Amino acid sequence: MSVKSIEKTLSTLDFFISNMKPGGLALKDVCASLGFKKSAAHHMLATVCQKGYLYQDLKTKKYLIGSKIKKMSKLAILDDSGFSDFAFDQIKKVNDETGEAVHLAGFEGTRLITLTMLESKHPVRVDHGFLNKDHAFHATASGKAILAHMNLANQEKILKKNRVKFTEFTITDKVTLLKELSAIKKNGYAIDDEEFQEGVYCVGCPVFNEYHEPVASVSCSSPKYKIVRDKKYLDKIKSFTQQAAFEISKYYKPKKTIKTIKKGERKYAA
Amino acid sequence: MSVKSIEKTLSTLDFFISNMKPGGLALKDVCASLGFKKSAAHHMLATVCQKGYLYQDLKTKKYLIGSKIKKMSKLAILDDSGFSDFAFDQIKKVNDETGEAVHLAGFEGTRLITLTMLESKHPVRVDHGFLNKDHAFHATASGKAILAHMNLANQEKILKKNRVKFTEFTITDKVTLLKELSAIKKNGYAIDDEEFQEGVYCVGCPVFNEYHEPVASVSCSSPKYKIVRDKKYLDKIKSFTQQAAFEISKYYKPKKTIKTIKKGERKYAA
DNA sequence: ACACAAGTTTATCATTAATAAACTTAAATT
DNA sequence: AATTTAAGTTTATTAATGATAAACTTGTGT
Repeated sequence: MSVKSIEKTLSTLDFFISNMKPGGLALKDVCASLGFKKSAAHHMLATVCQKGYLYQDLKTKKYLIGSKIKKMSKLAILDDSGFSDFAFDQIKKVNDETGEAVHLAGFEGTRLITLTMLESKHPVRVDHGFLNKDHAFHATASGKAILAHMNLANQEKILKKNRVKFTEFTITDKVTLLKELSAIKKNGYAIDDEEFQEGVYCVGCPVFNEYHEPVASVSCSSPKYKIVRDKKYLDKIKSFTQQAAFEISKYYKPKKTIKTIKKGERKYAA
Repeated sequence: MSVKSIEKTLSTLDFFISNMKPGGLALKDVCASLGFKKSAAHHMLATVCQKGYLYQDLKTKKYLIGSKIKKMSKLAILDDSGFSDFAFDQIKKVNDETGEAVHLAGFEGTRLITLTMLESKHPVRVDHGFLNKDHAFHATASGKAILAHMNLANQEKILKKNRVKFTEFTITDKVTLLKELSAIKKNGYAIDDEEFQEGVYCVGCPVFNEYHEPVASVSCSSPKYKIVRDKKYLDKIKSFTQQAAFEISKYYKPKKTIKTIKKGERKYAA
């Protein structure tokens, strides 16, 4: 069950983050875009303003991003930007060598998250901007690369929430997926053959922490026709991706004594 | 009127931002701290997670700050951090010369916001950490310095929402306040004589934008006994504060043609 | 000065969110 | 390994709350 008024409110905050204009957003703009009645939207926004997440310009009455949100960021960002920073050079290398789009993905609960991405440098390219992979754990090379190395309990939880059919090639059958994951674990890399976007082929490799738990993945996307045309091209992509993931795993330096670590207290436990 | 479920949700986000622990926060911790029933809190948190503002660790079930919040920050921060950066050196100078706590304040709607602060260097000091001045527009030197230079319409709006009696010296009578503001405007600086915190005396000076609208203020706080003991001390504080506010106003370079600017389209309009 | 558009407030009603109790899962203790 | 306890999750019910519509206010443009 979900609480509708909260959903609406957070969707509204999303809208502000993505659609902010210099002078702020008017009540009617919010209503028009999100389909709210003006009195309801007004009550909602008044509450959000009261909490300091937004505020209203005294003269224009337009709504602007409040200090709460700005402060949130500072506190929230600091904790794990270290990893993305560490990984950047490796991601960059894959991007430079292949010219293709490269993604660094992580996850939060059952959700796949894009941490960093570099766009393709080729004239003909998959232009997916900051495409949302939140619910594509099962349908992307980055997602499957991570998923394959998780324990069954977590695989089950994730697959339970991620089974959307994105293209005609998306694998949605659980048994087939689990077999696929088993193969991926053996191979050390995952393939997405048009399972998330038509015409797009990806290779993904897992990044492990010091306990050998999968915590992230590097993936490289190419238009499929290039893969079909030239067999060697896939090998090239695969090797750079694999190498990057391997190097990034070094961020998590192995501990000397494994046995003293308590369950549930691991830094990046899945 | 305010929407209660939204209030609770945003208070919960506040709580996460301020009280985050390494492994995340458990449902029971949230309930214990905020006084929620566990089933209600669960429904709420499930919704918040669904929107990606928080997420639940798969193994420990504890709640952590989600990527949405992290991304928010990046987008929201960029727009006006320039001003605080520009002002920093001036604030620092006041802090160095007086050794007292110095604040740079701005506002959002009817709310007074602390943008930057530097702590006192004296052994006996007012230690107010990151004290919340949100509703102290009428009771602080920083607030009154800004308020004094606003037009009557905005003064009215702000005073309507800010009349809390913080100490026995807080001025809450509207007529008295308006007189006080008028004097402040003439003097060019505002005094807070234990109106917000007992024993604390502050001087505040306004920062103006290119249209000579008040957009911020610099304030310097001292234990009152120092001011009483040594008359010259106040003059010293006053002159450094005034100078800093004057210099910071230069951030807003004057435009050549004032008459072409449309109403309501000003960059930092109040 | 007037009309219009946008925002705000109010009181009412139907929906929704809070509740409590039952259930599940997992960890701790014997 | 079995039992106990604690935490989290789900469900059905009830009472409170949020959505609504209509009246009102404010301010802008003609």
